[in-house]
Amino acid sequence: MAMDIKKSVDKLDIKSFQDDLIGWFASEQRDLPWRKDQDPYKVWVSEIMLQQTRVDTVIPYFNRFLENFPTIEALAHADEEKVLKAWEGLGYYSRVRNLQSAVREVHEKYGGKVPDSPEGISSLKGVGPYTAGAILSIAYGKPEPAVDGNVMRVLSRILLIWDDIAKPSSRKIFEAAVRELISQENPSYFNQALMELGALICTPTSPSCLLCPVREHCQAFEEGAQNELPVKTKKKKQKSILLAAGIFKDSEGRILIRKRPESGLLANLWEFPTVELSLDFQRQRDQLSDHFEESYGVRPKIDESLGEIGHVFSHLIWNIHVFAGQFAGEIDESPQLKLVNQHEIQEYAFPVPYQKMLKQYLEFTKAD
DNA sequence: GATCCGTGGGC
DNA sequence: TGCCCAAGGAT
Repeated sequence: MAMDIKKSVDKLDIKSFQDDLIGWFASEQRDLPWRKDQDPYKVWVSEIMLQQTRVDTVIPYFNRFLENFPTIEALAHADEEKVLKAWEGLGYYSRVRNLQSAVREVHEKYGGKVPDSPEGISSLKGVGPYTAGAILSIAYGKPEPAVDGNVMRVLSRILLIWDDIAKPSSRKIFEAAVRELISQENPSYFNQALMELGALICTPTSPSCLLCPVREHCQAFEEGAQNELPVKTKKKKQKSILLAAGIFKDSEGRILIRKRPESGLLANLWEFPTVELSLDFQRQRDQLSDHFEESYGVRPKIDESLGEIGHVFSHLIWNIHVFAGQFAGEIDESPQLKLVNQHEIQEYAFPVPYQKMLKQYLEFTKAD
């Protein structure tokens, strides 16, 4: 452990800190659906869903997911399309693909029991240092660190740690700190309490220090530095991309949809035929028709422009011009290419920008 | 270590 | 509006 951190830890009355923190959590914790028991599977699902995702967003997804896939066995045997559909709109879709892959491994190699060792749990797809520690401590009561953004923010203030928490290397400093501070009697509550405190009291901006159960242990509060911590460098701006997408019907009124590649952005989700537009070529309809014809051997007729849709990703901005049209002739369906009617289309998982497009299209056709 | 990978909400 | 975020992990 780094010397400067050690000095801060030595200033803490660790036992008193643990008691105040855990006591607060015991009485003030939120009633959340994944806190009803310590089923390792439910803890696991909740932790994956909660990665970079707000609690309020996760709650309905968690409840629905557990209704559809209540056990390891159920998820292991579930149809991938249905699993992806259950994740639709949650984002970071590789999470659910990794989750099902890992669940199948647990089902086959571990007899359906989630591993309870750091090595076993960490070897599973999609389970990194945070999630491993969270499952081990919450489901199995093991004294392992579970360092997320909350924990780094809270401890940077408690211990006056000035390292940049945006740097991956900083996480090790906080893990070392947690190993010094964690309650051996109740590591589950200790870890959850740090995160709950970060979510409810020790917030990124304007922390509620006057309500804080560990205020008297906080070195940032003592120095009046709570608003200067944590140190976090900002990320750079996203790049913009211009796209054209088309909702095309065949002579029977079925819409052509296609599956996105199995890696990369929005992997394995469905979309309407889409092409990236070159900036020096303004004939968007022609570029879209060319793309469609090159891909499927049939030239579509574009009837309407449905306007523009903007969508902001973490690292990318899409501006999509949306068109509607039709095509004559046969296109062979495949696992990656489907012709679906408006009823069937609800069975397929679409990213949010394509959901918006479909909504616009249905409103447009209804007005006809 | 830097980049990729979603989404919706808050200010 | 634009930026920051929210219980990270894979490459």
